Amino acid sequence: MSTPGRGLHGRVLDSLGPAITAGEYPPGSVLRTDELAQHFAVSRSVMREAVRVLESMHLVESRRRVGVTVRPKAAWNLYDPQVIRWRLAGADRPHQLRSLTVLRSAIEPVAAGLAAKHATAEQCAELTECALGMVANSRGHKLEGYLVHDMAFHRVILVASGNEMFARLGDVVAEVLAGRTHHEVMFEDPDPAAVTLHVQVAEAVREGDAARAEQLTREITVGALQELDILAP
Amino acid sequence: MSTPGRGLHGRVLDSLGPAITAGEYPPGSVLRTDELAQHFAVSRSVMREAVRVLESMHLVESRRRVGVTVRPKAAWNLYDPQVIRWRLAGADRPHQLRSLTVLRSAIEPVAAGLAAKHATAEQCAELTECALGMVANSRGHKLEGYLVHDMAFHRVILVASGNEMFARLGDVVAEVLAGRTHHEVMFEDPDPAAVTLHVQVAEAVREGDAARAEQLTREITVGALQELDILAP
DNA sequence: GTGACATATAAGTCTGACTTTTTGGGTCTG
DNA sequence: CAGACCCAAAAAGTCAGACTTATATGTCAC
Repeated sequence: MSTPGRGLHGRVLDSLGPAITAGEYPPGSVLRTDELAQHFAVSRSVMREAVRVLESMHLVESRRRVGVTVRPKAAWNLYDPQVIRWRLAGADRPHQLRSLTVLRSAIEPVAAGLAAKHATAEQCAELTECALGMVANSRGHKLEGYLVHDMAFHRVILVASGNEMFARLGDVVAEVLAGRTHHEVMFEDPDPAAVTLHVQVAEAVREGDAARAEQLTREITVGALQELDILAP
Repeated sequence: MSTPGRGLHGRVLDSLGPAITAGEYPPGSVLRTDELAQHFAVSRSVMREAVRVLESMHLVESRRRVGVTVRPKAAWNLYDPQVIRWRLAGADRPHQLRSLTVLRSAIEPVAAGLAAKHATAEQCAELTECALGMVANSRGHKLEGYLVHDMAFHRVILVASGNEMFARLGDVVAEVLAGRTHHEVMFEDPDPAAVTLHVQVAEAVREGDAARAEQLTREITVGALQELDILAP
């Protein structure tokens, strides 16, 4: 997927990051740079670079005379794509997927409303193309093809919103959608109602109908919440 | 505010980070580790650690035989609190503040709705206390006191939502609120209507009325958008 | 008990030598 | 002239070792 093993320090991170985010080292645990370097069979300089990165993600804190202490989850940079990936690969994947789906349900409707106002002709075309791709793959065990167009659809919406913060969530949404298809309960074929909603959102955006685009997208996200039994009855 | 100068590499970052996020080095610019180390009068190891951190924020990419190239803004980790702070300190502060306010307008109403369902008795008490604090500081040039309670109020809402992703936006919202008070147009005293809305949100959350909490918070964020002339007329 | 002081510890820093990857160019060949 | 191929330079990457600095903690006098 991303960039595995871009140097020695990267491989150390691929090992330490998931371990920490999985709670293998409980908050307050103290690690020593030297010991870690030995354990991973790398030099201290490499180990230090890895620790610096973990520190920039607020996963750990390095203090003199103390060592490298693991910080509580409340301090972690949960929006760091790397951290998201590590956590999605770990044990609390379901919990993580729920949090992100709720986040989606807040963001995407607003983004769709903005997209209806700001989308370029080109983006509208892309959107329609994605929706058609979803329709074409909505029947007959074509989950992978469906997923590709679904991810592209939502990414275009987020980018077309014109808000840089929304646009940056494209990767997160893609992860959630992929996670749902690959690891969670996903019925043989997608819900036809959901497919229709996507087509209608593309329409609404094309016509510049912000309120309708927002409302329709809200229905999509409500469906996503229901799939995970998040909505209270 | 945060942690200034936690070591040499930190001071290098405090200098390089703002420069890059300000666009001082346009995307594609190539930096050399050795030259940078000389320029900042630090050793290569320190410089390398700084570069690693910038790399983890996707601000730059380090490749052999090429150097450290600045990545386009679309790749940046815009949710990294450090990046947010750097950008808020730079030239495009107004633009940044707008993006974040739109983000707030999407998140906070949903968070308030969830808070109405999940808030503990203690959190309800905190919320009421914050609202009262806002009322007490709403008249007579007590902007600083008002700001403190305003920041606390929104932080409690985000945490009480029970969603970890929302909770992590507490710092961002605080930055936005502080920015509005300190650098942007802020009238002598806060809008009385906004103060009332906060009190009502606290009420709604206490009573577990999710729909009302969400709607009232939406009105608050609409006000914030209007202050920045974001809403189309 | 309290405060000043000594000490051990682990991170922080610097330096210099060496390795590895990559790219751009130059050369050879068809 | 085009394409394949090889070489050398360049820059990041890695390592080892010596030294510096901050600081938690224990000790001792008062």
